[in-house]
Amino acid sequence: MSLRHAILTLLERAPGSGYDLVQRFKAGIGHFWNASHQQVYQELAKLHGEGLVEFELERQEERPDRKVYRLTAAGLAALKTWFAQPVKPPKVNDALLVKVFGGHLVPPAELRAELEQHAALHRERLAEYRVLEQQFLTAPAAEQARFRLPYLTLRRGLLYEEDWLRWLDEARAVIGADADPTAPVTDN
Amino acid sequence: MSLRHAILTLLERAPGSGYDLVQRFKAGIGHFWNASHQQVYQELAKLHGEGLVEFELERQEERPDRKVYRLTAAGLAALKTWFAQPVKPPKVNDALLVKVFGGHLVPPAELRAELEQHAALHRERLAEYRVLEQQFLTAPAAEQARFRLPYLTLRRGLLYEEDWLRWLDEARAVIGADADPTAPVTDN
DNA sequence: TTTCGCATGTAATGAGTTACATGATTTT
DNA sequence: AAAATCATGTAACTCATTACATGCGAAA
Repeated sequence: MSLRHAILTLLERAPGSGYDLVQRFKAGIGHFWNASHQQVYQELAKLHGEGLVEFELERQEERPDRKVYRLTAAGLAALKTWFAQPVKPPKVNDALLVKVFGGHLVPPAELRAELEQHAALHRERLAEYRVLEQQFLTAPAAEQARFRLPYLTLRRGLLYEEDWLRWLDEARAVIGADADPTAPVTDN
Repeated sequence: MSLRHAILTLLERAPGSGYDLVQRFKAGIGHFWNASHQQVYQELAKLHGEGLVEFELERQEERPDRKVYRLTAAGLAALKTWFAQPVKPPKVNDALLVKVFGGHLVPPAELRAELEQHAALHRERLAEYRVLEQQFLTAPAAEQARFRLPYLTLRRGLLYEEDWLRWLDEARAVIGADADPTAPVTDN
């Protein structure tokens, strides 16, 4: 029941089309909320049906028209109601850790390789977040004030990626230390 | 498509009933995989239908009977096949960060209070994990060898909780520094 | 006497993924 | 010539949550 509130929150900050929202989910707040275009378009249709958002059709030549959504008064009220309710920490389901847990079923070299791939991904994301952080830190004070809270969520993303990399170092040390790396390990 | 593999992984380590598995999800590996009893019982039924697990009925007097599941050869094969495929990092959807992002719509005192509640929860979990860690670190070497990989996943849980607490400190500093804490902030 | 633990399930609903669908413009 | 970007959607399916359902024994 929170995708709708994530959408309302984004629209409160600035109106936008479904496509815009998907971009913001991907680039802007992807470290704490993700939604596919299929989800977004369907949720927008529902929200419109419930009168929580409205849109203006922006006609474009040589490109498909855009429906630019914004909050209605009812939408803002619904959002504030949700903001007043406590939320639960998200449920974590991480397949990589399942693999590590049962890692004796995989040749160590394979496991190491997969951990290395994840490390590369986390390093990549960390680099992106650092660019965004620099943009914030070098912005004029007025801008910084406006982005104080979004910046906090970026900090969460930064710490998260750094933390994963720390753990991946530990994991490499443990799994790398595994016996003879050329020997087969499972009787597969 | 991974709940089944999480279940197979747990059963590979040790046979158990649906109830047992739920306990293990709650206590043992809850920091990286979660499943409710409804999910577990249904998935076990499916896995049984596909011949990946089998069970023995354990009759009990004065208590409901237990179906003790274990992997079949086909189940182990399916698990190994899955282990050979790369996995994606989990999608994160964290409502708390949506709230922080749009935090200007909440009175700062309320936001601070909610962050404090989450901090308490993370401190609690961290304390639990530290107890488990001590159990591991003081166990005989043979035990440590057996739990080398599960311990690594516990380390992930520990770092995760510590990392959240670090961020919550940052957040408290930013949101606590907010103007006059007695003044209303939204025109709700 | 009410709640907790043991032990199993079904049904309805909501959330999320994968696949299908269209069509022009710009970049590689 | 193929792939990516812009822009919107529908349909089928799987995954997850909430609610409903039962029943005994032990502890608070």
